[in-house]
Amino acid sequence: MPELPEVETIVRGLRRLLPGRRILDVRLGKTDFIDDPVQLGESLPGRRIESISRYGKFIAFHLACCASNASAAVAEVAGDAASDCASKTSRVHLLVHLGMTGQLMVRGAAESAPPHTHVTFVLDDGRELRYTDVRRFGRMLIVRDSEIDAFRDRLGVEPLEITEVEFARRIGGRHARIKALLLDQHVLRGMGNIYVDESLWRARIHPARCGDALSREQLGALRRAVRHVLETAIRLRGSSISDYVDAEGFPGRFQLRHRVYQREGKPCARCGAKIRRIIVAGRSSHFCPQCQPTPRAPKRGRKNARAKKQKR
DNA sequence: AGCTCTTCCTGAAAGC
DNA sequence: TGCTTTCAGGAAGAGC
Repeated sequence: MPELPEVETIVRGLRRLLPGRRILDVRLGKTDFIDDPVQLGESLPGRRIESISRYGKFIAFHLACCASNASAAVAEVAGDAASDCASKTSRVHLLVHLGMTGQLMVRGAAESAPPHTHVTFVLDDGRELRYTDVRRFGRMLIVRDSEIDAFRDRLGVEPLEITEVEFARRIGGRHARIKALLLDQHVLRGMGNIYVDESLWRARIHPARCGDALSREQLGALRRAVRHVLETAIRLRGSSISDYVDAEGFPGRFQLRHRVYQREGKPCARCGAKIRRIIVAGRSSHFCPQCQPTPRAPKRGRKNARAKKQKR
């Protein structure tokens, strides 16, 4: 399941392979994960890939306009704003979210495409950029140049860039479980189940703790843990659990460093206690019952257990 | 505001 | 052996 480190690894791979290439054609298979398949098919051919970036778990392909100056001028005089994308007189951005099982790979056109290949971008150098997604939990959409900043800003803050003050405000100021907050892409963008569990273990915080119940020290430790876990995972090119491979088809190695994720019943690397798995915020959550103590007020008896939580 | 449940989808694994 | 059921999970939406 691609999260921030996997997506970052894929983006770095794609950056070596794609900028400067022109998209000649788009071939579509199943399209129920594409916001507007017709627009996707019509507005991309002819465009050149300028650059590639990452917004949380989204991969953003920045595509140049492809009209000549003359025809661009004609289109502008015609005031054809509605078909702005299709007329190709301005940049657009192709955004790809890999969901659970999405893969983007650059392959020679002669190589046969794997099953569940739903979008093929034919490139001008005899290769193809292929999107494969078994479960189709991914998403693909075109965003106009005038709307890309707003799209990005609707997402949360990059966890590798967030300041201590901003982290305390976004996490410490919320009365929701820390697990839910870290998974919420409008709070921080890019964290998923693996890296949330690993970060909480490292910071010794139970996943069911509330954001506003954390001390300043704990918030600081959590921010550092998130950074450390993500940076280490990027260095090891992500975690390969089931079918993740990067843009060149290679698996990552961070799964070898997992301390809690999918290690239920195995000993904690710090204290030896057995790792447990519970459901928090609807997600399976792995933690060490000894290093990450259960929050004080259990869900059951919330009658008069609230008065205490003001202190910190 | 935040929680839980449901939906989408498929293949792997468990259960019978 | 072979069929059926369960489960996993990112994100959005409904309902409480």
